[in-house]
Amino acid sequence: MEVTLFENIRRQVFLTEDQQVLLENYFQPKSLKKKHYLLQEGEVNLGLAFVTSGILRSFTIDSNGFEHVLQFAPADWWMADMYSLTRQEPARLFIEALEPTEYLWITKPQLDEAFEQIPALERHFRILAENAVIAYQNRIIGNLSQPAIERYAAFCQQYPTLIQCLPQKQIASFIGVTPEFFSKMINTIPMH
Amino acid sequence: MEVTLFENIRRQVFLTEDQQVLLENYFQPKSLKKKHYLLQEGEVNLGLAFVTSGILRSFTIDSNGFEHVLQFAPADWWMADMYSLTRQEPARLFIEALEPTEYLWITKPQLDEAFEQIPALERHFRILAENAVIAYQNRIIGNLSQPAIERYAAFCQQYPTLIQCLPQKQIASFIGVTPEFFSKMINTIPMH
DNA sequence: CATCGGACTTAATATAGGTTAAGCCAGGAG
DNA sequence: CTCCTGGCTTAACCTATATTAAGTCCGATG
Repeated sequence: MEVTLFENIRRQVFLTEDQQVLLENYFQPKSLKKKHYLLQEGEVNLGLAFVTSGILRSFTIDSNGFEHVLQFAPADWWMADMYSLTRQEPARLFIEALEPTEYLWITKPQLDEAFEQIPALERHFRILAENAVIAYQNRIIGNLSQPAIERYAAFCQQYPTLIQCLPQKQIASFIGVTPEFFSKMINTIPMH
Repeated sequence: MEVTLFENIRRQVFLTEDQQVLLENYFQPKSLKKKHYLLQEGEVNLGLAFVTSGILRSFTIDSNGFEHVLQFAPADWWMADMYSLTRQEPARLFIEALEPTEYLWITKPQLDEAFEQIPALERHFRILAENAVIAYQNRIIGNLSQPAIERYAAFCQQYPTLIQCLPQKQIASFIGVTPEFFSKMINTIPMH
């Protein structure tokens, strides 16, 4: 198993050798080809993915057929449709590989069991969820208070490595503008 | 102590008598007059509030002096600047009482200690944080894909009791439009 | 009781960003 | 090698929402 999963967890909590062995058995390595789906709207999201290489993105398609990116998940990120995963209801999100992607997969029953057996894991996920709340709050504030160009600048600052491997239209969709406007915006010369 | 705190927690996890007594001692009842602040931008958010009556709201003020509401917290809701609370850094949010408000207060060190002593509490907050993530994701998707009138309809559906006690300008700020546009929008006749 | 400020409304005007449409270019599939 | 698809650009035009500015109403305050 890739070392990065434990690195991810150790950033927040301590795991004993025994707990690591236990946890390792819960996860199963999987992979996805580019443009293939980990989840489609309407399916139930049966587990949680930890990306070890490649990039996933989650998005919705609105009533007019337009996509809206909710999240990118490069290596070291977790990805799921949290609504569908926690409630075991049909997903509202699509999760798709933007690149060939490898990930570790844990099913919901296994995750629940792991929380019982490894309290430190529950703490890890509490902290991750709290951090996610903070990040989404920031994004909402940004969407409400900043023009597109500033949201783009904030995105560049926050995810400097992602800008280089994402096509523009994905970034446009994440910050909430059309590809056409995005193109105009970044080509409208802040000259030097 | 109000019974609603334990109701809130019991909705997710089981607490023994002993744990309830222990927990009860961590919380301290406090109150705020209308228009008074629980937290102002720049201060460090030293604890977490559980509202027992009244309404709190958290908001930012942007560089042009406009307010943007992040969250309302009526009775049975938790409220903090999560960024400031978890990192003990200066807050970016204001938290203000929209009505005379009573709440139970737990400081950050006490909360951390309570997590150590009561693992079920940690689970409760993991689940709360997950639910918050889901709610914020929905809000982001809505902001990206729906016009203001539909965001308002969604707000009415999700918080039917709040509509009746909030001034319009607060709702306008939450869904992300100016009070002027909000007024025009709801008075532009969907007649019957 | 008078006044003051704050919430709401209305309306004229302004603008960020969307829509439509067309063309260009590069890379993957055959 | 060629073709086609998808990503990017440009440009003309359009619309949802913002801005500015008055004016009304009402509840709080001196």
